This record gives sequence, C-alpha cells and structure tokens, in this order.
Amino acid sequence: MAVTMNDVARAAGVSLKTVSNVLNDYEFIRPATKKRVQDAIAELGYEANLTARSLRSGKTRMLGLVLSDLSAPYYAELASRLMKAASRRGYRVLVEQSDAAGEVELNALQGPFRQLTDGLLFTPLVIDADTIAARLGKKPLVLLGEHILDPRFDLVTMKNGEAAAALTAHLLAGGRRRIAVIGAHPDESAGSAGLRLNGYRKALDEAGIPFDPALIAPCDWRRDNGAAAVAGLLDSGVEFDAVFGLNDVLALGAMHELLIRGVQVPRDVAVAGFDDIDEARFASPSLTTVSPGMEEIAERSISLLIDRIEGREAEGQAAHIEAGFQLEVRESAPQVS
Amino acid sequence: MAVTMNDVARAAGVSLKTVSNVLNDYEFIRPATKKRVQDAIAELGYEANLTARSLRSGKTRMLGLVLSDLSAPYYAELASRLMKAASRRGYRVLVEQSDAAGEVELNALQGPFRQLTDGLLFTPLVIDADTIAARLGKKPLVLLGEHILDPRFDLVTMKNGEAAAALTAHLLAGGRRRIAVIGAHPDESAGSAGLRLNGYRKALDEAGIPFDPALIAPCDWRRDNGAAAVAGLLDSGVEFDAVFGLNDVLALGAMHELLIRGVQVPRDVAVAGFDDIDEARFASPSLTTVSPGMEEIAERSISLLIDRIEGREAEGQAAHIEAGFQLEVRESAPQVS
DNA sequence: GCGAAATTCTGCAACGATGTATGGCAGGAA
DNA sequence: TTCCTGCCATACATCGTTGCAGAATTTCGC
Repeated sequence: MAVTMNDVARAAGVSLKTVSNVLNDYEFIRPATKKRVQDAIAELGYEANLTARSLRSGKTRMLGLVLSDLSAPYYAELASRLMKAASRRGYRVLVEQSDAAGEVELNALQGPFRQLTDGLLFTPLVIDADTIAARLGKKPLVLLGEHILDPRFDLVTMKNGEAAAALTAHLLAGGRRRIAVIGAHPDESAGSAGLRLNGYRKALDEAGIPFDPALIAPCDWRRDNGAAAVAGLLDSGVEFDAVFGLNDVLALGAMHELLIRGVQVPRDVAVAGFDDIDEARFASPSLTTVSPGMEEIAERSISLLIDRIEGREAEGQAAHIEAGFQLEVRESAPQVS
Repeated sequence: MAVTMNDVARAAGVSLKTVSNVLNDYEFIRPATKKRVQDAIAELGYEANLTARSLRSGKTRMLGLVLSDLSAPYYAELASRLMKAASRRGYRVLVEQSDAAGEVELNALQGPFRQLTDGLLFTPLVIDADTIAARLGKKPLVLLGEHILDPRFDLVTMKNGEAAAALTAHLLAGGRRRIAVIGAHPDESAGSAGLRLNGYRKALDEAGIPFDPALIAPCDWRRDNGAAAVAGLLDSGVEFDAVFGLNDVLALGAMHELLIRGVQVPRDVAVAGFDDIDEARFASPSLTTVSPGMEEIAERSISLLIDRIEGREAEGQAAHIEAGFQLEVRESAPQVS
C-alpha cells in the first residue's frame, strides 16, 4: 500500500489538511511546520495520488489530442512538439487516433476520452461545426488545422492559402505552366486541401494562367496515393511539368513514381510539397516545400488551450491564430534565376 | 454537474450498488431490473466517472509507453500500432518521450506517470537493468527493443542479430566486400545497435571477410547523423562499396549524402537499412531493409502486458518474445543473380 | 411444507485527496 | 482588561465509484 497524506500527517505530527496545505503552497504555514511536513514527505517517499486529486478537484492536468493517425509524419512531429510544450507547463497529452472515423471523433468530444482531459486539441476531419457545437461540453476546445472555420471555436492554423500561392508562384517563376495538384478533396472547401487549392488557383490567376481541372487529382493524403495519382496522370496522357503535392508525403510518393517511370525531377517535372517534414530535406532530390512554423503552432495552441483551462483567457470570443510559414526551396523545384 | 450513479439509481428505483452491479456485469441481476437500470442510464445520458472508478479500483485502464522521441518514424509507427492494439482490448496508451534522458526514464518508472498507468511499455535507452529492478514497483513492465536482456524482465523484441546477418549476407551475395556500418553504439553491446553489429560481423565471418573497424561509424540514430557519417567516411578516404544503416533513417540520410556527392546507388555503393518504415519503400532509389514484423511486436507486447495486468500470465518467469523478420530487397541493394 | 441453498438486491465503508468552516492563539487597539 | 484582527492549524464533508457483508427473496429437494 502506498504512502498517503495521512501517513505523512502522522509522521509530521500535524493534521491531514496541513499536509495538503503544504503541498498546495498555502500561504500561512509556519516555516517550522512546513519543514517538518516536507521532511516527513521526503522520509516516507510520499507521492500525491493523482487520481484522488483529480476526483476531488475535477482536473486531470491532461490534454487530449485527436488526430487521424499518429504514424503520419506530420502528425507525429506535431504530437511530439505538442507533448513537449505541454510538459513544460505541467500537463500531459493523451492522444486519440480517429482514423478519420466520425464515430471516434464524436466520442472524443463527449465520451470517456473527454473526461480524462481538461481540454482538447482537435483536428476534425469528418464532423462539422454544428455537430461539434452540439456535443461540446464545458471544457475548452482548440481546433487544429482548419477543416472548420467557425467563430464559435478557437483555432490554431497556418496561412494555408498564402503559402500555397507562394509555392505555386515559385513554380511558375521557374517556368512551369502545367502544375498538377495531388491530394485535392473536392467535397470540402474550408479544409486544408481546399485552402491550399485556392491558393494555387489564386497564384495561377495572378499569373494569367488558366486553371485546368484535368490537372487536379483528388485523393487522401497518403504516400501510396500520391504515387498512384501520378501514375494515373501519366497513364492518362495529361501533360504536366510540375507536381504540387498538397502535403509532403503525397509529393514524395509522387516523386517516387515519377523517378520509377524515368521522368527526371526537376528537369522534366518539378515537385513541391507542403509541411516540411524531416524527410523532405533528405529525399533525393530534396523536396521543395512549405515549412508551416510547426513550433509556433505547437507552442501557441498549447498556450491558448491551457489559458482557457486555467481561465486566464477571456471567454466569449474565439481566438483565430495563424502561424507564419516559410518557403523551403530545394532541389526538386529549385530557384531559377 | 454531471449525472452520477445516484441519479440513475433514483430514476430506476434501485440502490446505488445495483447500478454498479449492472455496470460491472454482475451475474445475479434479474433481467427486468437490469433493463430498468439500462433504460435509466440511457435516458439520463449517464457516463461512468473514470476518475472515481480509478480511485476506488486502483486501475486506470491506461498503459504507459516510454520511448525517446515520437517524431522518429519507427517509434511513430510503433506507437500508432500499439495504441490501436490497446484500444481493441479496452485500454488507452499514454506516451512519454524520454529524449534519451535518464532522469525522465527514472520518473517514468516510479513517478506520477507510473501512477497513471496500469503497466508500462518501456524502451530504456540510458538506465540499466539494475536501476530498473531497483525502482520497479509492483506494476507490470514489458521492455521493448532490447537494450536490456535480463531474466527479471519481460521483453518483446525481434531477431536483431539474425536479421542483420541476413541483410549483410544479402549485400555480400551482391558482391559487396567493404560494407560500412553507420550508427554503431560502441559502449553498448546488448542494445539493438550492438546486436545488429554482431549480426553483421557474424555474416562477415561466415563469408570469410575480415572485419575492418575503419568501416564502423558510431552515431545516434538520426537522419542527419547518417548523412554526416557518410560524409566523414567519404572525406577520410576509406573505401566502401555498401552502407548498412543500423536503422532506416540513418540509411536514408546516408543515401542522401551519397547522391549529393555524385556517388551512384546502388551502382557505386549499395545501401541498406533496418526497420522498413513507410518511407523506405518510396525513397529513390527505394531502400533495401529489414521488416521487423512490427504488427507482431505491437500485438504481442500489448497482449503480454495486459495479461500481466489482469493476472492471466503466470508470475515468476519473464517472457522473452522474439518477433520474426523479413528481408525487403529493393533498388538500393538489389538481388544479384 | 420445511429447511437449505441459490439468487437478487442493499447499506456501509472505504479509495486519497481538497474546500469550507471554524477553533485557538498571538498581539495591538480600545 | 476586553475585544478584535491576522495567522496557523484542524475537523468534517465531499468527489463518484466499488468491495464486503449481509438482508431479503426465491427456488429446490425431499
């Protein structure tokens, strides 16, 4: 049986509550008493029981993180950073993989998962704003990414549209005129895919290049889909001189397929991605991409969520935070002077 | 205020304890009573308070997973699979990143983290068997990987030595004679690095090829280290016709550096890795590597740990489980007939 | 139709912490 | 001297659940 506060109290010759007060930095404790208690704690090796504390206080000091799949490099890096940022502030992160299943997303909002956490970082992929609003309890929620842009919810994201436009402009500046886009999600306009596609179209417009739907390949954001999409384009005979993967794994999958088919990158087809995962820098050729300021995203979303939890942030108005981005020009779509 | 068991009991006209019994599938409950309770639960939208349950029962139905860094692709994939396997059995996984810091590893063993979990999946990188034994409480512990081989602890791992030998033999069969090894950990023999290096030496021995220490590059298992190690080898003028990265990111970093320097893969230098991360298949050229049967590792380690927790597994003797492996021959070190 | 056994349900006391209310004891003001 | 205020410590109730022991009811064998 573990050491409890009662044991400490007995050993120190004080009441249970005094031990509690010492632990919680209560102001009015005589230094001598405090020391006696602390000595007893050290001697007995007492550790506070977090479960009991949670039951009594209603706080768990855990944050929930809901994302589709932790094995996707972008999410893995993000989760790692979020966990470190949370840890610095005395919180842990409990991850839930939704696999883009609506049921899991719903359960994360209201089920046992919610109970275990003081607040939620949520990347909704399936359910919509009204569903969230309907199921949302009293605990704080911060949305990540931006499948949902809604004044009711806090949101931390990045300048998807701007970044995609900048990347597209870079490809155009390199002389590319027929830029295929891989990973579009036709049914969804507010999500990252939609916003990035918009950025692409905006850049085309500004350059006076017509938009050709034949260049847009819809698919889920997985490496093998990127490869398959490029295979489809090549087989269908659509001409293109660049590929914009709406995220890095798509671009890398696409690049792999191009190289297998004997298409040279970047000579024949330039390739660009989005996310700047660690792998992009070490691909061959290295991948031109957008670095989304992930550290900023992690830091600010954790800060915002914890501020909400601890009531430091004014209620009533949702925060919409947009992290900056940076173009990482590498071999797959180099600068052309 | 949330709905409690008391509210349900009142609504169903039974005692608090009967509600508890229904929830816990107690055997002797009249079907009619059970239904009344279940209806009341449904009507009130009651959800069990996990914190209270944990306090009372001493179980959290959470498993701890301690690894160095979730953003490493191998760990990300492993964590994802472990979480799914645990979820199927009604457990959650709480991840702790140690960053290979001994202090964090110690705290995971005995601190608050331990309290929050019913059992631990632990990849120790710094602390040794005796330290673990000294700090180990009563809760089950399963070691992952094999930096520690000790009869006191359960261990789930793979045939590191055999696999490395098979991979080396494959390189030798391809006519390679000077195989550089990247990512050795000179101070540690029982860890994955040591075992894989042993496998390499064994294969060399069997082929009658002398071992050359100049070909062994020690470094931590990070992509940029792989690149730097190859750069070092090239600069130092050591001759080699193959690179064996002790894991995939090392191999991929190495391959990147080779290609940048104009060394052709596999013509001039073959490259092989270890882990078969998703990325290996889509690298250019695709990476020859060892697939470690990760699904088996995930499934069996979760099973073992939960069996221990629930007392299904006989105490007293530690299980040492070795998952199988498979050679994935790809472009970077192809089959030579 | 009786006692024993099986079934069904209940009350009480924990699990280990914290919030509230309050009780002493100083010392300074009245 | 008396009263009040500020400091320090305490007792008790409480968070929502489950284990234990036992009460009440039914079933069953003979």
